[in-house]
Amino acid sequence: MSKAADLAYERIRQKIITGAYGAGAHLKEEQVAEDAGVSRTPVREALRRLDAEHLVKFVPNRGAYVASWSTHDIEEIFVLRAMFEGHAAYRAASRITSAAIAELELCADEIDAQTPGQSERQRLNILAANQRFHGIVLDAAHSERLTKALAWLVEIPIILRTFERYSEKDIVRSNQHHREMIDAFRARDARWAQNVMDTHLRAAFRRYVVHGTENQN
Amino acid sequence: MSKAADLAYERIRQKIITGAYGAGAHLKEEQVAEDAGVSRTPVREALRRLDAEHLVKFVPNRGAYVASWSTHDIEEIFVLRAMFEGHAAYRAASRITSAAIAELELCADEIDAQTPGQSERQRLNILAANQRFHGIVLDAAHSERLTKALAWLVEIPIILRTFERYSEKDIVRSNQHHREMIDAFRARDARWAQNVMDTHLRAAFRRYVVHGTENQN
DNA sequence: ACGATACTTTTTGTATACGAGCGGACGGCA
DNA sequence: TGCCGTCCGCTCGTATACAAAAAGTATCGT
Repeated sequence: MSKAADLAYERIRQKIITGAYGAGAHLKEEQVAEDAGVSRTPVREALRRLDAEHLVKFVPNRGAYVASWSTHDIEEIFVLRAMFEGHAAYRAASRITSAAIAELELCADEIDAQTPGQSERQRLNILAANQRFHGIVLDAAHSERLTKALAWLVEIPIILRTFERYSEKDIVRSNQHHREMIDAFRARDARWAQNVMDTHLRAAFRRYVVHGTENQN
Repeated sequence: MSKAADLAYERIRQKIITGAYGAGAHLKEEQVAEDAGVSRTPVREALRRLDAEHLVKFVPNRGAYVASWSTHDIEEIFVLRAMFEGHAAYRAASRITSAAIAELELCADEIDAQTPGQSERQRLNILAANQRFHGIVLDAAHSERLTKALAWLVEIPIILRTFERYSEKDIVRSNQHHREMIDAFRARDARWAQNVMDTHLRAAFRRYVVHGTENQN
């Protein structure tokens, strides 16, 4: 796509994900434009796109605010994700190639390898491998629309840094789900894959809630 | 939202739905701007929104084209819709008010009343009542995100004028599904409601395909 | 001292003007 | 005659300038 608009889009997105723009912050077009080194026009375009992805919220004559989510919202998001990705896993079971399955296995291996210990570097590696895993499943579903519809749902947990709340035990369990899903794919058992994915995501939400109410308020 | 941008948005949307802008047509910003009586800036915004809703497709340095769908795309859309709306019906079963159920019944009555005969006026009334029915179910699900995620899926069949392909018998069957869904809601049986909705939409797709291959080509 | 109102400031929304990229047409060359 | 390169025109992409709307502030009246 266009140059400046994309640049603005990426910058804003990064700043939201890293937390530089906190939840609820008022994104003033001029200021953001200066940050990205472009004019207001491409910034507006970028904000529109982010609005479509639900990362920011537009208020009619007041501009864009970075989105914030209640626990209720987050449950909604996880349930939708479970449904979507469950469906993706179902479709993937009959379509996935053995090459893709091998890749999934690499992801699971990577996660296992990085699991002992809690360094920031390791957490990021695990997060990346996890994203790859889910990405591969989604691709294997061969449903472009599903992929697009899902994109924004997948990113929100990342923004919320849910992974920061996971203990070593949580990660081990999570990766056991991954392994089981691989088995289900090998068996071409769509319902099995679907159910594992559903379980996987519901468990993730549960961990989020439990650790959340412990640490936060 | 803003005035001119919304106006442009509505105008373009209408022209796409009514077919004034045919599938694959190149929407030139200047021309569209003239049509709507505003400048290019709000038009660009409107096009961006429509892009997010998958009604138009952006090509990097060439602008917006109205989207077109293959039969395969349409199947994908119907399957996703069945999943989504099925889920909505599931949620609605435990949340819907008796007032809303009464409204559903009015929609079903309206459809029955308009069914005998094939006048354009009647078709439009049936279409409207059908939309209302599905809208009420969606609202009753009380899931804002679900509603938004679904919006673009629901509209595509309307744009494709799938309803024009339905025979009187199809409509009768369709409305029987509506009645059964109402029963499921009254019984607060979530799975029942979900399955009826799923059936309802799969049948709709099937009718589309059958009548399509008969009439077209 | 408190509230309301008018004015100023800030920020968004819209229009227009300018620059860049792409495609098509024309002309030159083999 | 057929192919390739260059040039021109069309449309998009970006910047800037201007108008409108809302928030904040100070002043006036009660």
